[in-house]
Amino acid sequence: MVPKLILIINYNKKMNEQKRVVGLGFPSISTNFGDFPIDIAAEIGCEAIKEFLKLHKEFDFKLILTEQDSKVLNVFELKWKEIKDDLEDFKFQTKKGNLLQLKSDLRIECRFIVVETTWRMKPGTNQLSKQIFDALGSKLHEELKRLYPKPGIVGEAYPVKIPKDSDLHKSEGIEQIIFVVSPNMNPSRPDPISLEKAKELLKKTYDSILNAFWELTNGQEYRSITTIKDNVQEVSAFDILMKSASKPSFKISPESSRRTPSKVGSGGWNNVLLPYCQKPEMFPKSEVYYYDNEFVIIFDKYPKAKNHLLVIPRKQIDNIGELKKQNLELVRALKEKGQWVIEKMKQENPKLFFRMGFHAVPSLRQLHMHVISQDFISPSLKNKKHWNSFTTEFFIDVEEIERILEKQGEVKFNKAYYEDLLKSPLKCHLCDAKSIKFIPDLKKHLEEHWNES
DNA sequence: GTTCTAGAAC
DNA sequence: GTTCTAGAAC
Repeated sequence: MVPKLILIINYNKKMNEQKRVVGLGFPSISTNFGDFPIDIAAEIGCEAIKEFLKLHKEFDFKLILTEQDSKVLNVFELKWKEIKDDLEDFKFQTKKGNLLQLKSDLRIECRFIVVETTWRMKPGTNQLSKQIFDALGSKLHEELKRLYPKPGIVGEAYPVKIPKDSDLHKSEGIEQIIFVVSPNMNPSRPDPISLEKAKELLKKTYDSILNAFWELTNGQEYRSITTIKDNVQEVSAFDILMKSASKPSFKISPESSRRTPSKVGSGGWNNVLLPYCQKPEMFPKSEVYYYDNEFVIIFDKYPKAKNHLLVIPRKQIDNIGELKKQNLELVRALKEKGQWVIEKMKQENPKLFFRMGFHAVPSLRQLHMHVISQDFISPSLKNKKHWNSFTTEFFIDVEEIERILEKQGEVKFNKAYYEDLLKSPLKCHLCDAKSIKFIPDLKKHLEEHWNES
């Protein structure tokens, strides 16, 4: 009898490659000065954290709850153990200590920390914020006032960059502070609210914090993370309309949420579109314009024109290179959704006209169709690559993809050829006579076209 | 995809 | 002084 072979599998070392984990340090929100009951706060906090970590599973985030009071930490820890499921332990930890000395005291580096403040965002409203303003001087207050001149709203997050030459940055590795206006139930402080109301707002506060953290870790500039839309009437009517348009048959396959080995180092910036497909409902209306079971339509984070959206199938498809003849129906459905959104946009600004299509060599994973107005007036349009990616052959109309699929059954491009196109000299897409050398001149030229139209 | 930086080119 | 370019880092 032949002895059984024992195979020793050598796991590729790359699987364990060091990745830079991004940290967020935060206190237990509302339980210090807001009089919010700790057990309920822990439940709300842990649930929000769990939702966030599950949604962004492929990212190595570590969320560090830091408090001086071990009692609070214990309550959170117990709650977390109860609900954490299969989430890795390092992703959420509780630490006894000072949020501003995580690195020097505990060797934990958090590039972002959360500090509670009041609606006035005044310095020194609590001990932690006092320490921060002591450390950073009046500059931080000025910066806060500059960025957020309006009063803070309860439940919202307000990130601020801190100076690179400050001790907090140099010795503690803190890059940004996310100020939050947290709900208050303390009757000795102004405007205490009921537990019911506070519960709702605490959840919103955690969501805002995590949303801000998510945006900041993807190379965003800081800005107020607003989730409020005051016209509730309009939103709900819109939702109803959307629901009736959706088809209930489609389910996301479990594979679509599997961990994808990131081609790039840490963070996985090229995967940023995936969470929108997995859980579009988690994102504010300012990011997700529409979703149903099959598609998500989001606002491009760096719009290259007055209107720039992405229509994305929720089913996992990396790029146009994966499309086969049997995907023709999907491409046509993308086009239809695109046409629908163009109509919507035109209702608000009839001057606009649009193109919809794909980049020949996209940077981001997950098939996405650009729907972009042809004014190209936007501060995010900054360089030649941006311009050429929408105005040369590099941009492929959806109809062209349709034709290629019909004829050839697949879409295969010469990558080098298309990448070279991005270096072409600047040329106006409307009047071919004029040759323009510099981006600032092009932008002025585009403004003229817009004003004439 | 973006930001940041340094150096070159204008 | 301004703008572009290219590369690294995220």
